[in-house]
Amino acid sequence: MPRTREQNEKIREERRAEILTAATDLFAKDGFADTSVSAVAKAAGVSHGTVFLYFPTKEELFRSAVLERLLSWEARYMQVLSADGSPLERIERFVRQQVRDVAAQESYVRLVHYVLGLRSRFPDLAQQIFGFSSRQMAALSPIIAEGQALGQIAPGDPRGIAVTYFAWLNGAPLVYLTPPDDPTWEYAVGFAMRIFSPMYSSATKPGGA
Amino acid sequence: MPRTREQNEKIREERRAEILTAATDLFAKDGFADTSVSAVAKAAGVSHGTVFLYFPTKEELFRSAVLERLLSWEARYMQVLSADGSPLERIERFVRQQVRDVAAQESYVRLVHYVLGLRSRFPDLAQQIFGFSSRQMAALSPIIAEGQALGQIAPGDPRGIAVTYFAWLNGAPLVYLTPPDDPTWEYAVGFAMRIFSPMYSSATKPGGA
Amino acid sequence: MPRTREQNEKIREERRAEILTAATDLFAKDGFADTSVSAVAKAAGVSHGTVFLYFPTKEELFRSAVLERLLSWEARYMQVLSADGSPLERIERFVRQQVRDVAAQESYVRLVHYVLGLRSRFPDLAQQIFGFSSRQMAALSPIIAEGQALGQIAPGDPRGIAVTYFAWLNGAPLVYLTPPDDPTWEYAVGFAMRIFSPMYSSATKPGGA
Amino acid sequence: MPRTREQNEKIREERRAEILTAATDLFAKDGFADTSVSAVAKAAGVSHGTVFLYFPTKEELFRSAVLERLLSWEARYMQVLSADGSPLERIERFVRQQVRDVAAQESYVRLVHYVLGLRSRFPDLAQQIFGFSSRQMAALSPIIAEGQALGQIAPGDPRGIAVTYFAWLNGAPLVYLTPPDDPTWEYAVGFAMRIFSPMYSSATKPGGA
DNA sequence: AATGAATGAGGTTTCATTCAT
DNA sequence: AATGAATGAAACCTCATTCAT
Repeated sequence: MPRTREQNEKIREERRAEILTAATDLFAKDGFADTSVSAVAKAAGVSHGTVFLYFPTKEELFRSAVLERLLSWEARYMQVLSADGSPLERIERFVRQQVRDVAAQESYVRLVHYVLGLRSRFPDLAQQIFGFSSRQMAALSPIIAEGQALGQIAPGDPRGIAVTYFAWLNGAPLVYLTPPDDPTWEYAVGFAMRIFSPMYSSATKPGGA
Repeated sequence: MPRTREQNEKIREERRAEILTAATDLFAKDGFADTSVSAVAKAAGVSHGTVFLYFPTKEELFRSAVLERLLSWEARYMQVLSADGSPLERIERFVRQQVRDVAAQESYVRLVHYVLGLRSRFPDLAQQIFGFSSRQMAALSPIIAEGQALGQIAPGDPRGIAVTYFAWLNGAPLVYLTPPDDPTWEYAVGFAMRIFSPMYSSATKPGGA
Repeated sequence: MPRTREQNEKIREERRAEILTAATDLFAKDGFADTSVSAVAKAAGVSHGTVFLYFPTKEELFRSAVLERLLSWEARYMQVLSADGSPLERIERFVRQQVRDVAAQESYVRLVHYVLGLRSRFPDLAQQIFGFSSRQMAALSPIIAEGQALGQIAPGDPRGIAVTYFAWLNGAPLVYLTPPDDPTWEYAVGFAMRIFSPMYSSATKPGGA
Repeated sequence: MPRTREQNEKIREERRAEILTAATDLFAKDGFADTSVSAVAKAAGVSHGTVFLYFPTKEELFRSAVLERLLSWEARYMQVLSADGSPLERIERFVRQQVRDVAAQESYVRLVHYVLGLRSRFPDLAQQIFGFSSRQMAALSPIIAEGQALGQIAPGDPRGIAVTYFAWLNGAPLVYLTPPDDPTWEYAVGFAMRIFSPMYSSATKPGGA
């Protein structure tokens, strides 16, 4: 008697996630071409043939590894930006959340940057990532303007400030190489906030991290 | 009549440079594994066999493509930092020079970032690049301190400020996608300077770019 | 209430036939290696695992697809040859029957030819098919001789004539590409009969088809 | 000092021919999918990588194996048909030439039939082969008509007779399995000629073969 | 010094077959 | 009896590297 449909779906969902996690780490470590499907399979504890039961091609596996996590991130960030609080508080929580993600999921961030760097090789994926960033910059700018009206944020083109922050955010994992729980990251948040508010000192209550 | 030794060396030097330039562009565009030696040879106008007369392996070609330009850059940056002028002026010229390089040689910068991203794949090269950055941060910090003493630069740990700037510099080419002569880059310099001096307005005379 | 033994056998028999029919068509269309067991399963409306419940290997499935129909054909042809009527009439009915089969079951005929073509790949099967042809040629020859004695059939080695006819029969589906009910096939029968009887005009009553 | 262009072209031409010959035999023996490129390479005495220097894909190698010989055959046949002599003589020489080719290059003929059999798998190639046959039938028909006017050839639609002959020619290698120099082939020519001329006895002088 | 023919390791992908359920 | 997840052998194809010329 065969497995029920539900059993099968559960098995598939789990295997798929295992493979995707293994793939993300390896692609981030060695890039697309130098990561063999066999290596992914091995890391996920399956045979290489199995990988192709879940992803039709290596390219598609890569695509899923790159894109799927972006979506959950975006949802979170947008939520943080639209939560309660003064503009500066919302921005600080946003920055803190992003820094935390970048620090904790360094491997995945490297993968995203890898794609951006090889955007002529992965034009589609790069486009999606740019969209991801663009939407956040678009959401951030009016909050900056609001903060400026309240005198919480330094004057200047809000969009320019947003872009400057994103440049910093993207560059951060290249200069901060410490583990996610290292205080350097908390420290970095303080400096990043100066991009918005030069005289910045924590807008949120201590212990907010 | 055979060529003189000097002529031979000159020819060799030129061929080598042509191959290296072609390699840099292609490695930056497609990464290490997806760039074939044949493609480099073709772009440089030689046969693929010839490439191996100048570089013993593809890996060594890659190494040279990544490292050689760093050295000339470093020399220039150090010189700018140690030139005449007030701390803020020197920093601004330094920033402007780096932004100009990053904008003009986007392809090479991408290659450097590619290596940093895959640092477990290219540990040696990544190490050298970190050294390159570290030395500049080390040179920048005392100048920041000097500027703070003069009230030109906002207070805060000088090294922290230097690192923040380098994070921005590294992230910039991922968010600014305009051609090198686009005014966006000049504009970006202004925002970058706010990392050092919140109330910044150009420290150098107009036309200083 | 469990199925009776008879019901089970009937179901099995039907499933087997469905799989075999699907297999014949697909093998004829794409050859042995380019027909996957999964494709056969899909065409037969079962899962690929099920195919292996009915045929131990793909090779065995192929074997059955090729051979089983031959047997029923042979029985019919032999019967036609040994029926009532003058030699020429019997031959004409024989030819007509074979042409009808070849036209109507083009896909299966292609499969048989495929095996004959690859006889070093499928030596066993090819041998069986040659036997099938040989037995018919052997049965046909004395009838030709009989017809010659009666002046119905042109002189010449009866076996040579039989072989010539079989050459034509085998080549026919390669040059006549029309659907089974196209009059071309009827027309072709007329020309084929000339191999036996140069001055041929239908030996059977009109409507005999 | 590198080889001259001529030397290289000569080498390439020879290797190409070797590979193509090996490929034709193997494809004819085992079909497309069951012939590995490695097997072809081995038979040609080169490494499998070398095959891909001469043919971009296996499919393209197959294509060349199937088509190139057709062209030279066609030229010869057309020439024979348009040579001197009475219609029946020209037809007999044509038949004799084709039978000789079919007997001597049995392996290649099998390959052609293989493609015709799998015409949904190789639509392009099959189309070309049909064209090859069609052109010959078109050239043959008026000669048959001419022969009929002279009373050398039995009455009946010339095109129908031509098609009947081609059916026979295509089927012949499936029923005559003897080596090319076996007298059976000469014998077969006699029977084939009856398709044109029922009362046929050699139109060409003895020793004409 | 330069060329390009040749090799063969290694990678992606397919699919017959097995087997737990 | 039936399903479909899993395996791994085998195939195509690429390309760094070697080497005869």
